[in-house]
Amino acid sequence: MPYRGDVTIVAEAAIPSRRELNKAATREAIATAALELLRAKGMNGFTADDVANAAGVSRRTFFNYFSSPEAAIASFTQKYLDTVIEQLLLRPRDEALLESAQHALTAVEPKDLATLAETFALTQGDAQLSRFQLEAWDNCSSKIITAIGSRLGGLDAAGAAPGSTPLDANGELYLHALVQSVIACGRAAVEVWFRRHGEDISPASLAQLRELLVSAIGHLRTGFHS
Amino acid sequence: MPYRGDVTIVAEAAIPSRRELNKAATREAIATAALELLRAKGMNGFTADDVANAAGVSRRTFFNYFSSPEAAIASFTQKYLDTVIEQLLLRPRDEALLESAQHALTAVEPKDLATLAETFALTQGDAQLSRFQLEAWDNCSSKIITAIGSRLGGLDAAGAAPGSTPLDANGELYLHALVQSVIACGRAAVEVWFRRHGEDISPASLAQLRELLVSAIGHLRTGFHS
DNA sequence: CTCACTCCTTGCACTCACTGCATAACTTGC
DNA sequence: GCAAGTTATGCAGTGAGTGCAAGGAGTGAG
Repeated sequence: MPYRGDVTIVAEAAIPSRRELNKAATREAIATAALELLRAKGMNGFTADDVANAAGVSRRTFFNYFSSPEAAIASFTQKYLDTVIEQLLLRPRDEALLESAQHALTAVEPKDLATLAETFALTQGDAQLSRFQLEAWDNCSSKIITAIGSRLGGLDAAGAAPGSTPLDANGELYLHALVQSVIACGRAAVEVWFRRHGEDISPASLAQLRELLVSAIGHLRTGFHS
Repeated sequence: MPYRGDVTIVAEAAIPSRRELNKAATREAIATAALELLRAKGMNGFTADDVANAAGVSRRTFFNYFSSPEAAIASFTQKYLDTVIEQLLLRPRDEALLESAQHALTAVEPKDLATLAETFALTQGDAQLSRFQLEAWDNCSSKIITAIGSRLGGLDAAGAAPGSTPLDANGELYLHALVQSVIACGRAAVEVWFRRHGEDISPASLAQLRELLVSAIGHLRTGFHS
């Protein structure tokens, strides 16, 4: 195994420096430590101090990475949703958004889906934790909207329009309503899944979750006519 | 003006006792005090102590009513959404849900819509406050789902089914996806409105907000086909 | 009216989340 | 290996949020 030091290859996504690696590592350590404490003692069963100790960093460092213990937990949901966004942006541009969403939601590692499901289950019962989860889903909406918005027409966020025609009010509403509905259906699927399967994280159960996700978006595609 | 003391009439909604009136009054006082402080100094510009003093109660009493200053602010959004739910449940049962939603969203006092808009505007920029707003919208989803769920078929929440057939997994997903999408479209409308009109709470601006609300739900009705 | 009862308010004390600042440890480019 | 920039940590301070026990106001029966 030659060249163990600074690895050269992998041209993708820029070479992470040691600093960046360290930061990512401690961030990871803190988040997983928080998750394990949550598993073991439930929220309110541990403090920010405990998380810091378990992760092998000082309390102050903990707060350099996360604004609260809840934020550390919610980072897993964030991460899952970020990978979904990645997948979404990889889809062909001319594909219908709802179809892209169906593909993106299911094109993630089973492991990531599992932690999404688990954190969702563990989240039930703690108000503040739930709020952070909601925030994660909402952030996802915003990111997608900005991405799609800048893709077609002027920048969606306040900023100079580069070339094409900026979105009019109707188009903007359409985009926002569509994306937020997609996210809403995603959450609905997870919710229904949890009601049915509780804390069961088995592959079979996760397969059901996938199915629910697809089928929730499917309802959006075919429309609601009750 | 005879009988100024204990008024007898108004058979609707039970006679509120003096205790209940007092509680409602202090709750109201605290909430409005919080809102005024928010208007004047922005979030982070005041403490729970300040709110309590402004409302003429002790700090401890403040926390008897709200778990945090943010919760006090979010109570306005809660209230607005609760009246929407009321309106929604007043609609004929055989009406399509999406149509009911359009009516319910616009059948509220202009004043309430104004405070919804204002608190939304004031909320921008504070993370914790935003989370509480999200929670309010999400609570609204849950309430509607439970209401509709118990209306058709067995209780949606875990509980004994009274008479009719309980919802199967598909029906449950359908219901959740639909309701959460409606709420999502509501939020989307407010968001787009805010982007266009900023802090403008004039009647004309609010009329536009109403229009956006209806038209967002309209998108759900006609379906998304981009 | 008044006495007992219940619920609400308040002050006190305590834990812990979160932040600014100053200092030590570490990375990086030279 | 040295100077510069970053990150980790310790310290101290503010303020959120809670349990507890004492005082006060609304309630109901006699």
